[in-house]
This record gives sequence, structure tokens and C-alpha cells, in this order.
Amino acid sequence: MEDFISKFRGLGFKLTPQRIAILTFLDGNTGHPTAEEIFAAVRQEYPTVSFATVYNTLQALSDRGQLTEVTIDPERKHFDPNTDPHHHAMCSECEKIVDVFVDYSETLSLPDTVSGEFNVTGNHVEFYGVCGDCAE
Amino acid sequence: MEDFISKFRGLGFKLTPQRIAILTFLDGNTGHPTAEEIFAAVRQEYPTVSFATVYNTLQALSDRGQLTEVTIDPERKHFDPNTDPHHHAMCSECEKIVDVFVDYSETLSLPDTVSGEFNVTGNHVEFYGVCGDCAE
DNA sequence: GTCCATGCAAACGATTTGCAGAGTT
DNA sequence: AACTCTGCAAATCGTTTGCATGGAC
Repeated sequence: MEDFISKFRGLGFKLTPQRIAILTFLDGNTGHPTAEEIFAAVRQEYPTVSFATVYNTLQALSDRGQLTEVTIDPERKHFDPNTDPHHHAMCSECEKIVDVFVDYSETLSLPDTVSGEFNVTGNHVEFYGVCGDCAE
Repeated sequence: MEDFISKFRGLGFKLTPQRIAILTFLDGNTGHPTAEEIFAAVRQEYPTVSFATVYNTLQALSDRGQLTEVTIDPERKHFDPNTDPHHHAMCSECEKIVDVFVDYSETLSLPDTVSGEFNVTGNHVEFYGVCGDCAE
């Protein structure tokens, strides 16, 4: 978590206490929090933080490739501090998202009709279902 | 398109002219329109249609499984009248979405750690890249 | 000291809702 | 006639922005 902080300084971030709180909450977090959840968590420590700061920081992190926006929940964005390529499974009951660390790129070949008109740079697999907690 | 209309009547829809215009616009549409685009198209024919009617109808169609919401664009929902399972490729420049009709389900096996706690009912593959039009 | 970040509140875009009147069955 | 749908406007939700102050470098 030290190299973690110096890493962001090196990326041109000014490290404010609020940002450190956000980074600390995100570091190693596998829960795919929403902006609201991040806001709530940081607010425990800094009751005056604003949404603006949270959103600004999340966007700055995304812009610098330090954070992935997960577009799997139609209702809101989720954030994933793990920027290694991977996939997700989401529970349709509780909206919980879990990571799927499998590289499917070998098997995900596009049909010629699409590969001809599309220069594909990445892929993301979404699994839908019901998690153990919600299956009673 | 006739069976198409009687089909919706059979599903318990009251068929108003506005709804027929929406259904006609969607029928066979492979462009993955947004609610706004559907609204604009229907407005050509019915200048007084409201967003409420468009959204109500889209939701009614989704609820009855006649329309798929495509959650691939972080900015807004897209709608796909093709409810057969398939996948999508999206251009990161112009947000164009094209269909990918390949069944990957055989190759998309989940690791035990996830399959143990998740009862998966479906999957969706998203491809990202740049379409031919946007590649200059 | 410079410049960027913060916090507040107001703005925004997409979507939803309450309601009275109109239309479909 | 019953009941749903429509259109309007207002409300809501997630997210963004303008701006004056404060803080990191």
C-alpha cells in the first residue's frame, strides 16, 4: 500500500487525504463497489467528502487506466480496481458481481462478417445467474 | 408483420397506433436503437408521442420477453428486438453495435470456484473495437 | 506561489411516475 | 363499460459541472 501511494504520485496525482481514503478502500477490493458505496465508505472517515470528489477521483483513475468501469449492471456503474483483463458473473437477485479469471480470448473468435468490418481490441464475458446466497 | 401484430395482441397488449409505430420500427431492426432514437423515429409519424409512452412500451415489451435490453454502452440502454441469444460488438468511437451470432456457450465454462457459488443461467459476450467507418 | 482538488449546490441526461383524459377491447 | 394507454409535467436517480475556497507540491 506504500508503493501503491507512490505509484499514484508518479502518475501525476496530487494525493489528498480524501484520495488516499478512496485508494485505500479500492486497493484489493474485489466487491465491485458503486460510486455510492465508495462515497459511503470514505464518508465514514471523512464525513465531509462530496460526491464530486469521489466521482472526480474515480474518473481520474479510470482515465489513467488504474480502474475499470464495469458495465454489467443496467442500473449503475461498478468499479473494479483490478485492471487485468478478466470477466464477471452477476447475480440477478442481489446484483452481486464476482470475478471470472479465465482467458477466453482463444475461443472467442468472431465470424468473418464481423471481423471484416470491426477491428476488435478487447472482449468481456458476462455471466448471469443466481448466487448461492440468493438461492435460499 | 401481420402475425407480428396479432402476436402482441395475444400477449395482452392493447394495440394503439403509437405502439404499432414502435413495434413496426423495432421489427427486424438490427440497429440497436436507444429509447431516444425510437422516440425520434415514432415522432416522425406521431408528433405528439411522449417519452412516457415509448418507455412504457419498451418496458412492457421487455417484461414480456419480446425485447432485449443491451447493457454494453455505459451511457444509455440500447434495445434489441432479436431475443434469440447472441452477442454484440460495439465501436468505441461511434457506439455502433453489431450482432454476433455465435454460440460460445460450449467454450465459456466457469471455473469451479465460481460455478460452485453461482447458478449460471446465461452469458453475453461483448467485443470492443473500432468499426470500419471509424477506422477512416 | 502555482495549480489542482475540494465541497457545495445547481445542472444534467436518462428514465420513471402521477394523473386526468382518451382510446382499445 | 371496464380498464389500459396516452401525454403532459413533475419527480427521481445517477452523474457531472461551475465556482470560490483550501491544500498539495
